[in-house]
Amino acid sequence: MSDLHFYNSYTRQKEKFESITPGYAGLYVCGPTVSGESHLGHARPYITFDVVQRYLKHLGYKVRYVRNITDAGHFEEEGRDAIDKVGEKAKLEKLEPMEMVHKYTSLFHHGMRLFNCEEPAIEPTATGHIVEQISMIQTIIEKGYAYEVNGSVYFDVKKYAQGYPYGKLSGRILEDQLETTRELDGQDEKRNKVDFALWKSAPPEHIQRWISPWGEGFPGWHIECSAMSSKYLGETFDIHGGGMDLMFPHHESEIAQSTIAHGHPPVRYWMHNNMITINGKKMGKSYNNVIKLSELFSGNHPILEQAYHPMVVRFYILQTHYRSTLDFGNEALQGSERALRRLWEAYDVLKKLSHPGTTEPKDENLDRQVSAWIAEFNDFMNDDFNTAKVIANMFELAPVINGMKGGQIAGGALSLATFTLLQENFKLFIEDILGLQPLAVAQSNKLDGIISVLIEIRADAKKRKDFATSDEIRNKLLKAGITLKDEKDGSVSYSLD
RNA sequence: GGUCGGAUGGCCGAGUGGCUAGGCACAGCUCUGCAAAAGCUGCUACAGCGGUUCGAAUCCGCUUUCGACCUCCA
Repeated sequence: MSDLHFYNSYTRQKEKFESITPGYAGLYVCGPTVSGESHLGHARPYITFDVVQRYLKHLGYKVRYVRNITDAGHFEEEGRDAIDKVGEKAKLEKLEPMEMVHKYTSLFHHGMRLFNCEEPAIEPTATGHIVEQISMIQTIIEKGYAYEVNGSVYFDVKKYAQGYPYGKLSGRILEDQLETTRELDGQDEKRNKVDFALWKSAPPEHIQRWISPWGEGFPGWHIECSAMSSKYLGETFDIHGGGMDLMFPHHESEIAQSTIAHGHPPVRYWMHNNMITINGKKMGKSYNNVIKLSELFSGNHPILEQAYHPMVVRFYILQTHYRSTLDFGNEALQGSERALRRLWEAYDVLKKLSHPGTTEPKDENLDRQVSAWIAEFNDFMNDDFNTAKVIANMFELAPVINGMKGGQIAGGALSLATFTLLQENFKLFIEDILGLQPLAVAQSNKLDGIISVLIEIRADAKKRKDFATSDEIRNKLLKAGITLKDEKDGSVSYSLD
C-alpha cells in the first residue's frame, strides 16, 4: 500500500505525510466564530477535516484533533446595532456576550452532529485561554517583535520580515503591502499598516474585556489559535487546517507569532479547503448570499427549491475534491440526493448478500476488477484525500452488488475472499471514513409492524388478481412517503423518503 | 491596481501527455399484472487561437472570461 500524501499549502506541493511523533498525529482546525449561525460554507472545512481525521485514525494514527471556538473579539450579530444603541437601558435588553456565544455554539454543535462529524478531542475556547494568550504576547514583546501603543499591542511585521519569510504561505510580498497601504494610514497607532493586533484596548462601550498588563482589553484574532494550538499540540505540530480565505492574514500571522514566541515555525503541513460558491460567488456575509444551515435543512430560503438532508450535503461536498471550489445549485444537490440513495441501497443489499463459500471465482475478470476497485479506495485517499474518486469506485461496484442480488451476476462470480473484502471495505469507507449515514433513519418497530400488515393485505389482493386494491395500497403508501418494491423473489420491501 | 487560481458534455464534477472517471438528467431494451427498483445499452466533452510533440483536456504562449485574497470571513 502506498503512503499518505497530500498537498501542503505552505510548500505548494504534495508531500508524504510523516508525523512528528510516530504513531501520533496532531491536527488543528480553525473553528467557527460563534457570533452568528453557521452556514453552508462552514460545512465544508468541518466535513473535510472530519474525513481527514477519520482517515488518519484508519491508518493507525492516534489523532488529537483540536478545533477551537472563537468566542472573543469584536462581535457582530444581526440586530446588534439596535441593541447597542439602547446603550444604558435595562440589563436584559443588552447583548450579553455569553448568551450569544452559548446560543451559536449549541447550534453549531447541533449542525455538526447532523453532519455526522466526530467531535474533536479538544474544543478550546478563546475566552478560556486569555492567560495563555497574554503570556504569549509578553514573550513576543520581550523578544522585541511587538510594541504597545495606548493599551494595544501590535506585532511588528516589518521587523519580522527582515529575518523571516513573511508572506510565504499566502504568496504575497511585503513591499507591495507596504506601498499600497502606506498613504492610507497616517494616523493609525500602528507603525505600519501591515502590523496586526495581538491585544486590543477595549473602548468603554466594549462589553468583552479582560485585565492585562496593558490595561483592559481583548485579544487579537490571530493569537488565540497560536496560543491554543501550541498548548494542546505542541510548539510544532503536524497539520493545521482551515478555509483558504484564512490564509491571509490569519494563518500568515499565526506563523509569524509562533515563530517569534517559540523560535521555530508552528506547523509541518498546512491544508486549506476551497470555498463553496453560489452562482459563482463565494458564500459570505459581504455578498449577502448566505444559506444558513437551518435554512438548508428546512428548505426555507428563496434560493432553495426544497429542503436538503444533512447527509446529502455531506455527500455533495465529498463528491468534490476539497481543493476545488464547489458551486451550489439545486439541480446538483438533487442529483446528490438520488445518487446517495442509490448508493446506500446498494450498500444495504451488500450487507444482506451471502456467498456460496467457493474459494475460486467463477468470473476471474470480474473478481480481479472488483479487487482493484477496492484496493483503489486506499490509493485514492492516500493521494490528497481524493474522496471524489473513492465515491466513483463505489458507483462502479454498485451494479456488481445489485447484479449479484438480481441474478445477472452468478453467486460465486467472486471468490469468497474478494466478496468478504468487498463487504468489509465498503462498510469501512462509506461509514467509517466518509462518515455517511442512511437518509431514512431506522424506522420504529411499530411502523414496521403496520406496514407488514398492509403488505400482507396487498399480497392477498394480488393473489386474487385484485390489482385495483393492491395498487391502491401501494399508491396511498407512496403518498405517505413509503415506497413498496416487489422483489423478484416475490418478497416485498419498502423504503421511507 | 497587486497577488493567486479557475474555465470539462443539459447539470454537478474527477482527471496532468496516449488506456479518454463517476453521479444526476435524458433515450432505448430486459425483468415485471402494472409500478418502483435493478440490470444492459446509448449520449464521448474538455473557453478560443497559436505552439511543443509521433500524440494534449493535460505542457508552453497569447486572448477572452469567471472567481479568490489584499478588510471580518470556512
